[in-house]
Amino acid sequence: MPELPEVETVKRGLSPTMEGAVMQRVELRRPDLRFPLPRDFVARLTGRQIIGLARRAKYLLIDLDDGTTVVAHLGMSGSFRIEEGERSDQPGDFHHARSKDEKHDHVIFHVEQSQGRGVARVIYNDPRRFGFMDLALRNDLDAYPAFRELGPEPLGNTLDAAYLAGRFAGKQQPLKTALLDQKVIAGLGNIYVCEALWRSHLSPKRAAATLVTATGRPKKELQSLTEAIHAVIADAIEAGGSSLRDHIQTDGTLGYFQHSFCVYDREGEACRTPGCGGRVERIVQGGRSSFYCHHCQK
DNA sequence: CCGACTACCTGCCCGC
DNA sequence: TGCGGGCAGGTAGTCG
Repeated sequence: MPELPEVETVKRGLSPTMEGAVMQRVELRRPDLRFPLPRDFVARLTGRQIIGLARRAKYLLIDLDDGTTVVAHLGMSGSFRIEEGERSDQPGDFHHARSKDEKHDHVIFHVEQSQGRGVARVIYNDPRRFGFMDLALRNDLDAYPAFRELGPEPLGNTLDAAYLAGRFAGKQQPLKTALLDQKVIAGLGNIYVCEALWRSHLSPKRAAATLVTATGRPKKELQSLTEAIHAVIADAIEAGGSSLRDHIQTDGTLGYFQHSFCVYDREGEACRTPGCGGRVERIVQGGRSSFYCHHCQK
């Protein structure tokens, strides 16, 4: 479930275990995820202390004490879970096939936690293997290829209506694809784009340029969209925080957030805009589903 | 430059 | 009960 709010939730969930911990052993259960891991991945992590965790867009960053940062992306199905204490293999379990979940445990960080809290395993699980991990230099992160062209964070102070007006001016691209473009805003995904458009009563099919005046200034609708983006992300992070324990300890593919979507995956249901009376439709844009209400989103 | 389309991979759900 | 098709939160590449 990894869009920005989910990655932020993962970061917060992992921080207590990982911050200050030492990587005692790194287990690669396969040499690649979506891409091959760096050949020296294990060697460069082993023995390092973790200074802290951070996030950029949908990327989780693990900062190490030698100036290296592990850059991790969860793809579509990636999740982390924590197992505390010594491994306790069940007696008689030796010949058991691994559970189907364990089958997709691809990377395991064995850490010694700070302040004598003992050992833990931080386990990266990713059935579809669209995620990846890489190494970068922390003081040069902006130069990291995936970050070079990333747009601003939705919650940062550089995302405002004037900025979006600049990006949207002259663009015939539909709002849906424009907002999914990580170069425009970093961290929005399919769910929250649908939700933000619904909140601001804008159709996903609307051409981006139509939210900009002839003089290049944001129309009111763009102001409202900007506020909706901010609010939907902030709300989701807040909701994630409250379900954090479950999210980290289960595989996280289902969960809390589902209950808070207003249009995403609600094809055929009544629109939740008060007094609207429309129905949620599903269309395909850029090969991906858009959910919206034809009646109140213009 | 743009948009359209494909690829990557596994699991799940639905209809037959 | 099994099988085929479609679908899934992501990014990156190619092609016209």
